[in-house]
Amino acid sequence: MTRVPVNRSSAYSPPVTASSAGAPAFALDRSSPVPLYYQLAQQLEAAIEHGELRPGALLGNEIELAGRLGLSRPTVRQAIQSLVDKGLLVRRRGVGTQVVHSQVKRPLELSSLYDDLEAAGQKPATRVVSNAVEQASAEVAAALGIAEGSEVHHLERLRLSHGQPMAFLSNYVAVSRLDLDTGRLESTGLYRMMRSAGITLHSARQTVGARSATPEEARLLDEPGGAALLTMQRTAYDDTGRAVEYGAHIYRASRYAFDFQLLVRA
Amino acid sequence: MTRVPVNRSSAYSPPVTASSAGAPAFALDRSSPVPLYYQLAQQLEAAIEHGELRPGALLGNEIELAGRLGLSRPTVRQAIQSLVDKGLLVRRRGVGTQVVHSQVKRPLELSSLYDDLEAAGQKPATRVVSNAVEQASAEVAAALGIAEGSEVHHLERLRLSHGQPMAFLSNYVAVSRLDLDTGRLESTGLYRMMRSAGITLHSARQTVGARSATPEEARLLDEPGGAALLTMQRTAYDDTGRAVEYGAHIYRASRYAFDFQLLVRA
DNA sequence: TAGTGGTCTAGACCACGTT
DNA sequence: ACGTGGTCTAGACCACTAT
Repeated sequence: MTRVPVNRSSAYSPPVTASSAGAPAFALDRSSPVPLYYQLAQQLEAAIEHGELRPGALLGNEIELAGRLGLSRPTVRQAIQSLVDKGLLVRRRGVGTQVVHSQVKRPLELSSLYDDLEAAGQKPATRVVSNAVEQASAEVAAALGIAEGSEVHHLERLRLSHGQPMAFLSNYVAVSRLDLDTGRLESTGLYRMMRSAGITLHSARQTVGARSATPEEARLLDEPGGAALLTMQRTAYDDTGRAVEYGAHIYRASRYAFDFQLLVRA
Repeated sequence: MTRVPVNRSSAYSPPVTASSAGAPAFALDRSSPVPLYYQLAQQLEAAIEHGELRPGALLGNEIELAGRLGLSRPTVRQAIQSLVDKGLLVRRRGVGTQVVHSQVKRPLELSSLYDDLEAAGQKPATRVVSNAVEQASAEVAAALGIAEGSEVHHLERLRLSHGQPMAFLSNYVAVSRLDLDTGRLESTGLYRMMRSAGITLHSARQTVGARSATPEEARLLDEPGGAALLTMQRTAYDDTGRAVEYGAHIYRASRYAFDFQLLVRA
């Protein structure tokens, strides 16, 4: 699931408000470009978030809900399904659809993907150590699916938090995919530059490991010699499946951990 | 997306085979209990897997596909959507639906969730170190959402691979949720016991970090003193959002890494 | 302008869980 | 037996992209 809004444009009746038996009211605007199923999903999510729909609460069956809202059942189902996919609702045959029993809340934060890319500019919390065009090493070329020796941007940054170093980030982007002007990079951020170049991130593959710090790394991150470091290699792909960015990062394990959520499939 | 099959049961026409212009053929069986959209999704996935549908290949528009297969468009869309969600296909308005440009392949493997639980029995690769009922510590109680001091099963296992220790796994399950008989546990596995107790895993929250090994841990895992270890804490939830299992594990960083895929939402 | 996916409707029958 | 979600149909109109 998870698609974007954008569409619709009619001019029928004014906003419809529906309510029943203490259940929250939903206001759907058919003149809005936001899809009806998306409007409903957002309002359901807000109701859950604000505690109007408590964990375990039943939503009422889909047919009745559809009738109350003046929507068709498939549209209501689409809204519900998107929240089921987010882990906020559960469907049970013969029982109904209910709000998940608290817990789990905040879905995965994409760990540090956006974070790393968004901050590629000169944010106070990030110091750009170097930004140059190099020839791709075998490792980088393989990760980006390009020929060894191709030109790539190599961006090295030190991530700070509260004045303390947190991580050392090393990113690679093929020049052929995006020409990174240093000036714009520092003011705009890598992620925004990708977007405006028509590249939409779609997925990323990450490997998280650990190892002991080399003396140089220990010095850079202000850790004692041989301290445990978290390592992360990530390749990000656009929506056609082509590699966009590769990063090989190290984090101070004493101050950093990856936190994420898995949804069980099927 | 991602639901389970199971349903349907009619007895109309025999299997339908459709094909056109070199595109792969799909055989749909309306008498099968497997949903039509699911049959189609599986066959599309197989065609991609086997290279019959190459990266970048267009699927043909949905209306025509539906007509060719004798399905309605929503059904075809449902099949396609499930593969889009898996990251195998991309839709573009005005263009069509195409196979993702290679890469990315194997979606997330749920890292070691199933792996850890499945192997909870006496698999040759796993040695049960201890299995006892204890009173929940504050950490465990908080993770499982139960009262401190409640009875929990505590299972400790050493994970081996090729005769070498790989990880030390420490799991907790509330007695009130599942009464673990040691004998059955070793022969059946934790995951299967949960399933037969009506518990279906739904999601899990994980934190991955690193630290240096204590002398005892180093000895246990056959690592040099102070070696870097990967740590992982995981809480697994059932489909009502209640915590089912909590684990605090350590892995030899020299031999183990977490590999997973992120899908960008929206 | 033509073609494609995105959204929506108003029904239908079936399978599963609860009662 | 009944109620709920699961699946499916046969259309419709709209929005975006490319030519």
